[in-house]
Amino acid sequence: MDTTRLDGDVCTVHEIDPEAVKYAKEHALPARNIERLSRLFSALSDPTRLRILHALTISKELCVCDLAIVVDLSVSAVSHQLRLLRDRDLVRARRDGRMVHYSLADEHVRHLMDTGVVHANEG
Amino acid sequence: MDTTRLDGDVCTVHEIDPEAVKYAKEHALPARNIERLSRLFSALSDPTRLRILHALTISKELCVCDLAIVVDLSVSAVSHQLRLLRDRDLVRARRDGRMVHYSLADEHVRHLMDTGVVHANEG
DNA sequence: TATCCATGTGAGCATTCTTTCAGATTTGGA
DNA sequence: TCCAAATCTGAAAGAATGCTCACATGGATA
Repeated sequence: MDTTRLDGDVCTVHEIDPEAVKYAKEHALPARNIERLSRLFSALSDPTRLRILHALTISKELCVCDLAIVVDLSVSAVSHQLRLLRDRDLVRARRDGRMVHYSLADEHVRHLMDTGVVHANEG
Repeated sequence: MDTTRLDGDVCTVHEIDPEAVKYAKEHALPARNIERLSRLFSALSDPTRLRILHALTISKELCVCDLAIVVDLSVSAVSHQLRLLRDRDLVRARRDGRMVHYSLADEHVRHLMDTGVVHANEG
């Protein structure tokens, strides 16, 4: 694994603070963790999905149709987003007849949103 | 503000659970909060930015050039991302001569990342 | 079986994002 | 002043994203 880039847009000679660079490189998160983190935060980065998740934090369970009404979007749009949230393990689906009820997968999601809210409302 | 959509892709008749829908709508987060949350998580949703932020959690301060080496991308790419992180108040810049040292804006960022890591590594 | 209804899915379009490239800006020093 | 170094910036290409539309699927009921 090479550490220096070949093209000309990088520090011309070498690092400014080799110690810090070395330390940061050695303690960097593994690619897989970065990937997981990225996918998690990506799932939380869309207004529609945030509204869906928030609705599920206050109403324990909601079907696709009701969620569509709450967020005021087409059922199809909501279904697409729910699939993404399901794939990322943020929500869980419970089938009941021809309806599917969605709920938060676990308390981590709620905690993440709460933490985010705290940060976002301090600027 | 009307609550029912006019096109044909929504629940044909009316809500399945009107109580839950009403409750979720009344307690929905204001648009401004959703917007802020979305922008915050968006900032955390990109692998490059996550690696930059993580580097800053372990090395208190790093200049653009060193950050570029750590994440193995062009200085320009890193500079673009740093601008975004600065605009979103996730990092802070300190000028020192012709160099600019970046650091985390506050402890919230670290906490958010930690929370994310915990969640992401439990699947 | 036939039909309806809630949900799931694929294609397509418009928009946004991330990076590269080329060049501008700012600072320090000869 | 003049140049080099570190950073910033705008434009543009390629990828990714979110929605709509049309249709498929699966379960309930007649």
